Amino acid sequence: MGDHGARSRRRGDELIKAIHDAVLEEVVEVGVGRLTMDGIGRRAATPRTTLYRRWSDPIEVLLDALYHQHPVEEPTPGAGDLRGDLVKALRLMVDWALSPAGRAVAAILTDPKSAALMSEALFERVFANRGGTFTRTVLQHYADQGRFPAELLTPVVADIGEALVTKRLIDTGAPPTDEDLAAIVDQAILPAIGLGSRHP
Amino acid sequence: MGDHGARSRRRGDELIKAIHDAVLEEVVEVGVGRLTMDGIGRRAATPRTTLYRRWSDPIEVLLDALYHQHPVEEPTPGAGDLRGDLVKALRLMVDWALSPAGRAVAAILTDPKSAALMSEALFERVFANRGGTFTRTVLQHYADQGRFPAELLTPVVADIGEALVTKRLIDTGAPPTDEDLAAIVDQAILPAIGLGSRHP
DNA sequence: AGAATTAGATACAAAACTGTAGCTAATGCT
DNA sequence: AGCATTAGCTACAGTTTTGTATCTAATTCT
Repeated sequence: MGDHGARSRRRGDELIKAIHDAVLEEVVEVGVGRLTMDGIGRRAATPRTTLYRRWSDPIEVLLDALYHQHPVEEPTPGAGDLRGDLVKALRLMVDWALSPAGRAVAAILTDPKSAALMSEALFERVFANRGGTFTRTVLQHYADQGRFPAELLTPVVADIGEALVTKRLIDTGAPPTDEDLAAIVDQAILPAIGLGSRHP
Repeated sequence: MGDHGARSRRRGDELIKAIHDAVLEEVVEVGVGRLTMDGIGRRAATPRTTLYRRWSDPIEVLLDALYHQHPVEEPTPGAGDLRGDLVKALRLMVDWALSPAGRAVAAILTDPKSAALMSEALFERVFANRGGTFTRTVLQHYADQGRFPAELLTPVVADIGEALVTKRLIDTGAPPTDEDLAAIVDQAILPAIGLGSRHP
């Protein structure tokens, strides 16, 4: 027989996974506004017609891909090392932000069309779990243990670490080193919860 | 005569200003990736051909518009009211971020194509002066006056306010109230420079 | 083995955008 | 008043993207 295809034909979840991966790569490369069914299809090595069977436009594909991303690893506070745990939490956040999914989320947030289409459900999934939970988890743990006054753990304080990491990523583009993250912890987070720069 | 035009014909700076305004409105509405010469021209009520006489593609128009924006108002530290001056500085920042120019900058930063074309000069102009200077100016002023130890005014500390405002704008989309800004000052900035939540 | 799904390959007409060209006429300058 | 500049208008061919339709054939299910 012809054997012109060589690779076996993908179906169902396998194919969908390939398309999801493709759209995330594509958006990082060309931006949300220049996403096309054609471009996604080309990258996933599938014809456009296959895409139209499931989604009605490129942004739907993108939002669907994000919705089905694996959840990010949660920070797990360790053996009493508040400072170290905070640095680790921020490191997790950096890893996510630099992943295709993280970059795609950044692109979506500043794109009028996709931002408008972003469902409540996706926003929850992407945000409540990623945007601001990394250090909050750790801080809550140690506040519960009485390491610092729980009333100091306000929404503002819970956001300090993520906010500074985000700003640094925007400003420099380069991934922060562990020293950078430690500086954020020592100079901004710990003072806000009443622990001086010397870590106990 | 025909009088079919009614409005007098625009030339030079007047026309360019109209085009700059148009591209900023357009990018807020459709996003960077969907900018077109056609769309900009339509909004500025000028034919595409006029645009091509000066710029080679929509992103050039956008970058040029940003380059010619009026600089943002600088915070001017007042009569010893550190806390109040910080709130005012953040208010200035919010105003800028919500302006067409501010939104356009956000859009550009997450767009691969335009980010690549952003010149050193424009980056300086847009960033060094806007991205992170609002609270730094105020803090520097009071550090010089000895109101707090100057060595606490690190790059991280100078970014806290802007970072938290940015995150809030991203998360909620809504403009922060003065109370929100005060919370940022009291709970994050002041502790970082060694001044407890009670303002002196 | 046979039936039902569903991916892959074309093809195609409609729309949008591009870049260029050529003409007309309003504006500013001397 | 006359000249140079430049905005506004129209046209057009080429490209990209869009949706849809149609057919073939690989895979899965019973």
